[in-house]
Amino acid sequence: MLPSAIPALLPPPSRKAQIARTATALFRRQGFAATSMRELATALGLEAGSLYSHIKSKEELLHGICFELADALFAGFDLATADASQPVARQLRQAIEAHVRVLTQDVAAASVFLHEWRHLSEPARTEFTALRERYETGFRQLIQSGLDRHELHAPEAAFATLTLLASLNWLPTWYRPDGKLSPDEIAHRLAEQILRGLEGGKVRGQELLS
Amino acid sequence: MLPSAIPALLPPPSRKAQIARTATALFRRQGFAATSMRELATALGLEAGSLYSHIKSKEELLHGICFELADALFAGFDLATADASQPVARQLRQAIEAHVRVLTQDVAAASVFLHEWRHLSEPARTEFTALRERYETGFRQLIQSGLDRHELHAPEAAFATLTLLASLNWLPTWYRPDGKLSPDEIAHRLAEQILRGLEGGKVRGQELLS
DNA sequence: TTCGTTTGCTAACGAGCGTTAGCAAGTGTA
DNA sequence: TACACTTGCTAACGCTCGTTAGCAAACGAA
Repeated sequence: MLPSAIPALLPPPSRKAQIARTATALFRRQGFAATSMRELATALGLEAGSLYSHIKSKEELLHGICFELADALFAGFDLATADASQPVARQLRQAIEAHVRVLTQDVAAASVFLHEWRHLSEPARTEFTALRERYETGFRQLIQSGLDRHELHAPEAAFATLTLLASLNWLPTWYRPDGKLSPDEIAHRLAEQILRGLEGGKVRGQELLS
Repeated sequence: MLPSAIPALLPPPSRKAQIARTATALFRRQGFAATSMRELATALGLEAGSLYSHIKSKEELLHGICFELADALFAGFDLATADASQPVARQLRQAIEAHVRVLTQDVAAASVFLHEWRHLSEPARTEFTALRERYETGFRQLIQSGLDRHELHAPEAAFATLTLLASLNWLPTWYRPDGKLSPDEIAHRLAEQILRGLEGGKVRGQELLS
């Protein structure tokens, strides 16, 4: 009676949500194309045909995973950059932390989002890549504004953006929820390391050994 | 007669090599599981069955791509770190540049190497992950030795290694051979940026805005 | 000329794929 | 009691999959 005393606050996930969660885990481990509906059904203790009482198609599952995560990422970014009068470094730090928070909150969904979107069929696929483009542009413009205001330093906003997103998006490949670093610690360290590179003073030339 | 005057130096690629090259491109674009042998055959102007005069199986193709690229990466790393008496920063720079060189030399193979290895079946899959682990350990130990000698500065070698490889391995997602940055320029900038983070002086604490 | 190698075809195999139709049991609501 | 909704089953559909067997043309080396 203890944990079940709050069913109104945490309603049991609908069957459809359970299917989506299991599908996410399988898509992550094996990829979308290599995961069969019969496999998914078995993992849920069902027969393959039964799935179609709850979902329209296999692709609907992928669609939901990809676009829900995109929404979460945009929400985090928009919140982090809502006050454009803040120092760019602060906005950027918050955007980085928000991004890490979304990725670590559901690593499986994040992995699918990052790697399996190519199996969307048109027009969803084009729509998705446009979203990704827009998200990346948000970061690039933020960094560019930091360069314009001389609050950040880098040879080029585009290149800095790519390596920034690289550091963040590689996270799902190694992050383990039971690892020794908490999501917040990871977010903090990543932000620290990235900002050190962008804030650390004038761009240096060729002083390092080559 | 002009370009064909050096056939002995650049022998025409064997049919098997042509198949491998085409397969790499398809595996990259669509993924291993979503690429059919009939599709591959068509791309080569063949019938599906004809492929098996040259290869043993579909997986043999994936195996070749993954392990050949692993070999190339190890060769580059070993060469870069052959002289342990060199400054760590210099070894690290060379290792980074070698890594970038391998990835950019065949982006398609690099993408497959990074994402499709999970479709290897045992025991190749376990063998492959062991190789990846070993490669990563090489970088980690190099960075650790830099910390020990106080030539590099970071809160932790493991974390620095992950973000380093993140920056490098995200490259195949955005690199285009016809882009405005040459492979060498990319390698240089990446090395510069990463080393700036690791060489830039004492580890800073909480001075940045939070 | 003969022989082995390379290269490619057609036809087919057993298996698995996503999906649908039709049916039925259980559950909460009116 | 009656109705609607959720949930799940069985059986099957048309299709594609990786792979194999058997045959044949082309070609360089002996």
